[in-house]
Amino acid sequence: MDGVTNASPALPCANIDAPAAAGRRRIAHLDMDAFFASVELLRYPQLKGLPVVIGGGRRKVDELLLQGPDGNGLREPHFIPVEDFPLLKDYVGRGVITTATYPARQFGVGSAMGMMKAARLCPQAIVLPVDFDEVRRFSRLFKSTIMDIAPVMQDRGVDEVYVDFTDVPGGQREGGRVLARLIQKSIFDVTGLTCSIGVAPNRLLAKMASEFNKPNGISIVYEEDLQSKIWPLHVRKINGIGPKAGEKLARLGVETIGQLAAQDEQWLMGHFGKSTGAWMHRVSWGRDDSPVVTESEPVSMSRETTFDRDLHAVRDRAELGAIFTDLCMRVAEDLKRKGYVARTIGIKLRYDDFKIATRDHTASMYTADGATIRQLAGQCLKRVPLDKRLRLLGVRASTLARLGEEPALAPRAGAQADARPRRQGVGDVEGGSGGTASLF
DNA sequence: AAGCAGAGGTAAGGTCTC
DNA sequence: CCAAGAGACCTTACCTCT
Repeated sequence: MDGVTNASPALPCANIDAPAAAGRRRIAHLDMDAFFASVELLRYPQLKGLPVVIGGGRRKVDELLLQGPDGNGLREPHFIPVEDFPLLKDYVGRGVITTATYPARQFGVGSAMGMMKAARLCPQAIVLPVDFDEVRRFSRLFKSTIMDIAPVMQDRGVDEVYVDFTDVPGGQREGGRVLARLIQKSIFDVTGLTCSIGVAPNRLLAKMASEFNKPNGISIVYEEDLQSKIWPLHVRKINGIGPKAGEKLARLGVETIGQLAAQDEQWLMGHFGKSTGAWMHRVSWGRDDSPVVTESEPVSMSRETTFDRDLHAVRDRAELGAIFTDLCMRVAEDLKRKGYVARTIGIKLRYDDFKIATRDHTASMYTADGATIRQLAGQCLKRVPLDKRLRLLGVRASTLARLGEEPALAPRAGAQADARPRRQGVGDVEGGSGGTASLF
């Protein structure tokens, strides 16, 4: 999370101790309960029990909700009646729900659902924009509360962390329950928010355990609970098995983690590849020795935006060009603000049919300069077909280095990199888009 | 001249997570 | 007709160097 840095530097012993601690390793996964919604409810207690939909993050939603239809500038929640949907559509356009309160969920509204669909399902819902500053404030608050008690903590997004209980005083008592209770209470005292905690021999099981007793629950899992508590679960409960792998497993007749564990490792490797297959086999047996990592370096930084309407490279080139430049500048700002430079600049396009194309280019020098990024990204744009209309444009910086700590670039002979036309153009528009691309 | 093997880099697409 | 944004990581393919 932004601005949340672990107080203690990485403990190199985390790894080294692992064998010695093998038998008593206790890892916790902590998940804030309905975090975004709960943060809003702290501000608007009168919304408790009402269907509330939180989302968007899109500028226009914020405008509407911050100013209100009367433009009074007050940030008050609104009731948006069904007859105002056209108005809503103008504003929420293509936004999605970040989260919804339980009363709203009863109408079938859920995370990542389109705003308009949510409005149709639950017209009486109250819509709130995500207040990211407030969410971040609470994120920092609960994380620092944890670290005051148990310093080995790994960030897993705004509302989730892993904590290594192994060497924390009291971390072993009742399998971790005592420490979990202490953390839970401390977080509630400081923030007024509840969370759910799972404690297990490793991160994999802790993550699943934290879901067992929601909200405001604690769940303790031991190695010997594998058969009774883990194997009956659906494979989708495994962190890392998403919709695609879940579907494929279902087609192969594998629904539960127990069924997955019953499969032959070679057979899994045959269907999912060597590494994924082996991983699936491993996790289905509850095995995971990955350490709780207290600090990590970013791998990439990106900015992307979905347009209010699909844009065409030719017809809307001015608008597109402005957005493109803005994205590049924002990536540059992000790099500078965080003190990084990048060597690889890439773009991402989503066409009106939702197909995605990416291109990137690794330069010979590191940069955090907006104009340079814009120039490199512009080169990438020339290598992508621009005949279809676009709904999203993104700019990404990777191969990062801390400013001033750039690795010396081995001046390898024949350092290719430069504009060598690469195989396959997937219909690379040659002359046709030539004029178009050059406009960027 | 051609071929193989392994390592490491680069590129493109895809999956998953919150 | 509807489907955000940011980031990590994986797979595959291809390239170069040794």
